[in-house]
Amino acid sequence: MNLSKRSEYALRALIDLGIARELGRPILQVSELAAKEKLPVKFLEQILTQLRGAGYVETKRGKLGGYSLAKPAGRIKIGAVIRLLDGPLAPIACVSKTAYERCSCPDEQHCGLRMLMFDVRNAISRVLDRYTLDQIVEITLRKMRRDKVPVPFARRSFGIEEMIPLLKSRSPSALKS
Amino acid sequence: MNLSKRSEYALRALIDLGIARELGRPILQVSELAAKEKLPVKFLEQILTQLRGAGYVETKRGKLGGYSLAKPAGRIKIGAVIRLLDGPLAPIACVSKTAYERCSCPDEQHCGLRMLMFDVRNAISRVLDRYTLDQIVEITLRKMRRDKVPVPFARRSFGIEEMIPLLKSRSPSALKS
DNA sequence: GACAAGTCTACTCATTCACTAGACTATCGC
DNA sequence: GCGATAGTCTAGTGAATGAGTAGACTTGTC
Repeated sequence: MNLSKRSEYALRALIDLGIARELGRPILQVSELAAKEKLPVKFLEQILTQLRGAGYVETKRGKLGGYSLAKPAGRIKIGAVIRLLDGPLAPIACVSKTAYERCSCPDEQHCGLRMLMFDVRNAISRVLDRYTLDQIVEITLRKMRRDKVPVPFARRSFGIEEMIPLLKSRSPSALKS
Repeated sequence: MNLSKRSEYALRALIDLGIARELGRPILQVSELAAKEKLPVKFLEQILTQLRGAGYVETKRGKLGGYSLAKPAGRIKIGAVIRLLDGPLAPIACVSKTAYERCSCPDEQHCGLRMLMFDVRNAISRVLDRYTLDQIVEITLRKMRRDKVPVPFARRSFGIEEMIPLLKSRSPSALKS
């Protein structure tokens, strides 16, 4: 019943991208992401490339480049992300809806294990296929504000000489909160 | 979100032992179990030995030996079996109730991923920690009878000369159905 | 005491996981 | 157009795990 590191890091990154966008910083660099979550940079890079292939994020290359969400957070379902990186949610293939495969048991219709795992699959899917990224982002932000915890990505910590160009380019929605 | 073959085979075996007991055949041999579920004998043996170590089954050695449940099926919780063979149910360690481990994220209390996985863990546990072996056995048998499917282990297919001793030793509860 | 069961230890083989390395390409500011 | 700084692509690696196999050994029954 394990979530792989791949999926874990992917979700962390997506959540961070969602939070950052919400706070007016649509683009983040791998290095920022990796630093905040303490993840290996190169590995994260790979994962983000995979997410890009599936259309979850898009990139800007070159200086000042980075990653941003490629679609509204409300249209990113957590379950789909995990399926992309880890394969089916179902604990065994014979109860998977997206990747069904017959198992070795003589009679699927009367297999006790299968009935049980069917319930498990549905329980998992009921959570993971319901939540979208924006819900997670929203809940996280609300909790942080309620507990008066400093919100990440709201602004970077700048040396004074780096601040001037950013004050110009920052989008107005950064003022929202 | 995978169930390992180990756990799968263990559960199949336990369910079969439960069914067999219900039908008056308290002891089954590895070879029978393996044949019915089409599992590798030696691997199953290993798994059963592990189940014995944890007190789920007991063995009788020598000729006419085999495995039987070591406690009432109502006291065998599926979740516990899976935890024994596969480790914690939780998708990530920082939401495990039985094997909590801190994760790398800077602030667990405000980690969106963690909130989500907490829900998943609970959803899984709600299924797996509720069901006991006897429920699975009962449901399976009921379904089989309703659909008029031949029930396994009800009796073995004997050569005639093997039948006489068994008619004597069979427990009365074999007549229940 | 032979046979038919389970027991125990060790080994293997393939696959996957979680990274790491490094050469390459695109973009921006100057 | 050049250099710095970003992402891209392809390979490789080392440890761990999964899923068995093999075989010698012990125990109990007939």
